[in-house]
Amino acid sequence: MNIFRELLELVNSEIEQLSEAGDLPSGLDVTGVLVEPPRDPAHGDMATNAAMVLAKRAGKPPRDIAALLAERIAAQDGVASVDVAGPGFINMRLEAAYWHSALARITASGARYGAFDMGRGKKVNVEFVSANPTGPLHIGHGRGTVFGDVLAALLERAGYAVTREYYVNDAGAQVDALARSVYLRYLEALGRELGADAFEDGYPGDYLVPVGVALAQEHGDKFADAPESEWFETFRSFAVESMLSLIRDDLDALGVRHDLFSSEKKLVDDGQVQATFADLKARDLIYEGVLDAPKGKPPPEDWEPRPQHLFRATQFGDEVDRPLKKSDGSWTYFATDIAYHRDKVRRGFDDMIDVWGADHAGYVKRMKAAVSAVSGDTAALDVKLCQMVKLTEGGKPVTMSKRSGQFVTLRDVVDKVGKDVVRFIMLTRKNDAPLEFDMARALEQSKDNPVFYVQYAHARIRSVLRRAEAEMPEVLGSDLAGNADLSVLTDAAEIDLIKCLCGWPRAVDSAVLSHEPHRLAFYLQELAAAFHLLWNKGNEDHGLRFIIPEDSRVTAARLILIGAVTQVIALGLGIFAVQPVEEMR
RNA sequence: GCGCCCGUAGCUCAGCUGGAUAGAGCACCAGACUACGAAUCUGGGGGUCGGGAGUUCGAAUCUUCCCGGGCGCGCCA
Repeated sequence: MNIFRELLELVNSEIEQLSEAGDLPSGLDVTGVLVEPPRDPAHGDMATNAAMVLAKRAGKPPRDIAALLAERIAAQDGVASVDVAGPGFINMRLEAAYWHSALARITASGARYGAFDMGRGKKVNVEFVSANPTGPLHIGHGRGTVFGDVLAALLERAGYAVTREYYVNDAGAQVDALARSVYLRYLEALGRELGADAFEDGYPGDYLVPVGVALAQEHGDKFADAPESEWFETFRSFAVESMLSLIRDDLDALGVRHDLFSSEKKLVDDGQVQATFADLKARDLIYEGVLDAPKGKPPPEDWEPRPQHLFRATQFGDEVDRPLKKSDGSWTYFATDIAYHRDKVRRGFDDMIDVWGADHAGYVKRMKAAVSAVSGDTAALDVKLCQMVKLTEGGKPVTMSKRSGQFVTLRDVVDKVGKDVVRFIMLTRKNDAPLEFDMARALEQSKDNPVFYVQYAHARIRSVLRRAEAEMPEVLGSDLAGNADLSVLTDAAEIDLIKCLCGWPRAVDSAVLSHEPHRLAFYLQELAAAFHLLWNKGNEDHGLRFIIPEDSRVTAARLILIGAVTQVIALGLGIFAVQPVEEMR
C-alpha cells in the first residue's frame, strides 16, 4: 500500500497507452517521472512532472503531452479533477472517497504498512560502533551506535538480509597501551605506589581498576617484577576481553545487539592480511615506492623518505597511493582494514555500509578504493559519517576530558534519560550535521522535546481509545475496520491527517534509499503535529471530537483514523526500537 | 598546499533520485481550555538559500571558481 507508487504506475500506464495510440513515440524511457505532493497544497493533492521529463524524449512540447495525459488521468476512478499548470505540471485532485479507501487499506495492512521488499533478501553488512576496546563508550559513540542499529533495522524492514557487525581493533598500539595501563592497575592492586604520570601514554580511567584487581586475584604477585614479555600477552587479552564486555554492556543498555564481532587480531593471526597483500601484489596493485612528506604542516621530526609497499589507491580514485606496512614491519591500520573488507566480500557481502566518526572522513576514498580493488569492482561500500555530539545540560556544555579519564560516558546518559530518549534524539539530526544533546531537555515534557511530542500524540490516542472502550463499547466491536463508514470523515483536518498517513511508505523508501534514518524521525514529528492539530480543532468545535456519544457511526470512523495514527507511530518507533507509551507519567 | 563535510529566517535545523510563490521549531507579538489529557493548538511579522558563473523548460539541490567554518593528511585506530 503506497499511493505514490500506485499513482506513478497509473501515470506510466497512461503514457504507454498514449504510445500505443500513436500519440507518443513507443518505448519511451520513463525514468525520472515522479508523482509527489505539490509543495503548495493549493495546486492539488498530487502532481506529476511526466510531461516535462518526456518532452525532449518524445520530441513534443511539455504542455501538449500534459494535455494528453491530463485527459486520460481525469477519467480515472478517485480522481476528482486534473489541470495543467506552469511549464507542464499535471496536478491532480483526488476525491474524498480515494482518501477514505486509502485509510481503510492502511488499517488493513497493519504492521506491514510501508514495508516494501526493495532488498529482495540481498545481503547487506552494516558495520558500526567498532570503537577501540580500550574503555567504555562515550556519547559520540552513542550516535553512531544508534544510527547504525536503526539503519540496519530500516534495511531489514525493506527486505534486506542485514548483518550487524562490530570490528574489534584488538591488534594495534592502542591495545598494547591498554595492556600496560592494566598492568599498572595490577601493581596498584598489589599495593604498589604508582608515579604521578604513570598513565601518561595510557588509559588513566577508573574503569581499569577492577581489571587490575581481578588480575591480582588470579595471578597474585607472579608478574609483579617480571619482564613485560612474560605478562604482556596475558594482560593484553584479558584487558581486551574486559573492555569488550564493558562495551557489550553499554550496547545492551541501548538495546543494541551485533550479529558478529570480528577481531582484527584474528584476521592477522589467520594470515588474511598476508593473503590480501599477496593477492593485490599478484595483480600489480602493490609496488615499492617513496611517498612525499605531507604538505601544509611541518613533517614529523623523524620523517625520512623511504621506499615502502604502496597500494595503488590512485587507480581507484584516491589522491595518493597508501602505505601498507609500518617501518617496524607490522601492518598499517589500512592494510588490516583492506583484509577485513576483503573478508566481508568473501563472506558474500557486495553491499557494505560502514558507520564512522566524522574524524575518519579522510579514509573514505582509500577504503572505497580498496573495496573496488579486492572485489574486482563488484562490491559497493557506503560510508556514513556521524558528526560530533555536543553534550549539554540546560544549554551549558558538559565538559569532557578523555585525558583525565573523567568523562561522561554513554552509559551515564542512558541511565539518566533512558534508552528510548537517547535513541530518538540521536536521530533528530542528519548524520553529517553536529548534534546538540541536552540532558535537561531530553527529560523535559514539552514540544521542545521531540520524543515527548511524538509519544504524547500516541498516548493521547490511547487515552481516547481507552475512554471509548469504557463509554461506547459497542463501537469497538470485533470488526471495527471492516464495518465502519469512513465517508463521514469530511473535515479538512481529518483528510489532511489521512494524507499525512499516506506519506509513511514514502518516508520509509526515501530513508532506505538515502541510508538516512533521521527522515523517519522528522516524519513522525509531522504526523504528531497533524494529529495534535486535529485534536485541538475538537476543543474548539466539539463536533470534531473523536468520541461523539450520540453518533457511533462518526465515532467509529474517527477511531479508525486515530488508530491508524498509533499504528504508524508504533511502526516508526518500532524501527527505532523505541517503545510507544500508553500514557505519559 | 591538498582532500572530505558544512554554510538556508535573530537562534537551532528540515528540504525527498533537480520541480511551481524555500519550510518547521525556538524566540517575539496576538489569541484558544467549566478539558475525548492546554505537556497542546491557531494567527502574525521575519529570507539575496554564503557570493559569482555555468548546465536546463526549471537549481537550495548538479558542475565550476571564490569567501567563511569544521575535520583529516606515512610508521594512531
